[in-house]
Amino acid sequence: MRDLSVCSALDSTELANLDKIVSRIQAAPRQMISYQGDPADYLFNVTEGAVKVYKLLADGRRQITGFLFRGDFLGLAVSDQYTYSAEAITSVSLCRFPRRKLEKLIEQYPKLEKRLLQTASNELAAAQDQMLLLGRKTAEERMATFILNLSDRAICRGGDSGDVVALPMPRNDIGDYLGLTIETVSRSITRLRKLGAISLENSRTVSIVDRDLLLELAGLALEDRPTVAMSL
Amino acid sequence: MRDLSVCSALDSTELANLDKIVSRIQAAPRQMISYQGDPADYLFNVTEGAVKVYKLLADGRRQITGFLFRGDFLGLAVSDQYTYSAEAITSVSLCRFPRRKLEKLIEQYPKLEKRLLQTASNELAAAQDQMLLLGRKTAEERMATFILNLSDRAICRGGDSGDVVALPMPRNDIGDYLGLTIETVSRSITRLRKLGAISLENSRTVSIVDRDLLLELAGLALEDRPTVAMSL
DNA sequence: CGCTTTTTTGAGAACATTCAAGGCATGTGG
DNA sequence: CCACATGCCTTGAATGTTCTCAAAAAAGCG
Repeated sequence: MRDLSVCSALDSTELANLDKIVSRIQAAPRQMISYQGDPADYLFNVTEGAVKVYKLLADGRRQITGFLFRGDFLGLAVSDQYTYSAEAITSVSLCRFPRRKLEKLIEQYPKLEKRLLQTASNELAAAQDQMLLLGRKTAEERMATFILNLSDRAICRGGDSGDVVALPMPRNDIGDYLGLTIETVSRSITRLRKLGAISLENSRTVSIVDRDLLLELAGLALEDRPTVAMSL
Repeated sequence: MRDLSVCSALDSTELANLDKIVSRIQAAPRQMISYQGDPADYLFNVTEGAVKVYKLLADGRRQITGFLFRGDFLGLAVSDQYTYSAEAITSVSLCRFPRRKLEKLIEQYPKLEKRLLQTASNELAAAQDQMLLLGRKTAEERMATFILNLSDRAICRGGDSGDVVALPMPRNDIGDYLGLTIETVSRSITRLRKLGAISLENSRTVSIVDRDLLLELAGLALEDRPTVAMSL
């Protein structure tokens, strides 16, 4: 379960103070939000749209470390420089916090810090899941896991049943997130479709046809394993 | 730069209170420290030795998400169950904190929470680097990166120049950390050796012969790229 | 010293990548 | 309104890096 904002821990007075330092920002598709190596002067909260966060190697290879949607937080870091770049995928609305001022506010409101620690811990857990995916899962398992994750997060953000999953990002980005090429992503989707786990409304919309099968194909982690009722 | 303990933020009175809830624990090689799925009742600080943290898939595939050494912290989580297992590699000394009691102490000492947030942010940055490694680097680059990381962390813990790097873990564990098989790990080490970047004192001790070459072979991230003096 | 465990090396197989081409949308200009 | 360009996605064939299987060499340990 994802937190829907860092602000949700605060009361109205505290929110008013937070509001004083925040700017509302818009970004068009493909617009950069932050650059790897730039001074990390701001933190962000995604209010609407989809954002990709990525790291680059010197020769241009790219690893997307995360996709952010409504409610997701961006900017946790110790370094005074961004260690990643962030770019808008769709039209995006953001809350922007000046780092310095937010730090001062944190001094006053320990609840804010607690919230950030929760957020960081959540992201850490997600990062560890992603390491498992990147290090040990097959292409098909990666793709199945990805669709299930997007579905879960859509459910968390509220609304629908999560069986119709939007893929706002191009195949290229999915590949760079899952450690695959664009072609392998495409082929994996095709295989999941032929196996009857999903169907495609269009190239950017997946329907989950058989969630249990998809879970199976995602390569269950130990803790995800459904507990089987003991038969005596 | 890694923090050498969560306690380093506290004064002597606070440390005394921390000391009241802590137990000193020993673990022999291969001894389990925590199990994926068990109630997360404790957090740990490694005082001596080497620990591996890993996640399992239902079919037994394993991803080691981190190695912990002196000063490293274990147990950051939101879940009330461990989402990973931890096992001693060498003989290990640990400080063990009951989760409930530590949480109460955190209420009193915001500095502790700040420290944990720093730790979490550091781990998050490391996790993102590891995603880049697992998703986009070649076997040789992964191995070179791994040796350099171990060297850096040894330097941080103090002492030597970092040119002689101990590998307390077996090849098997290195493979499960780097997303490779044991054979590929071995072959990668051999290649790095033949290229003149490293030499082997014995199978568990690597010497860095040419650090610049090793950096080169590690596949530099954008931010790691040495700034070249402009020639006019 | 003989046993086990770990590490290295070799040969063949496999999964994902690379290279290449074709399909399918969307948008622009004639 | 159609022709054509462009970008994105899918599919095919060949290649390659890493994996699997196998065995030998080296190291640790009683």
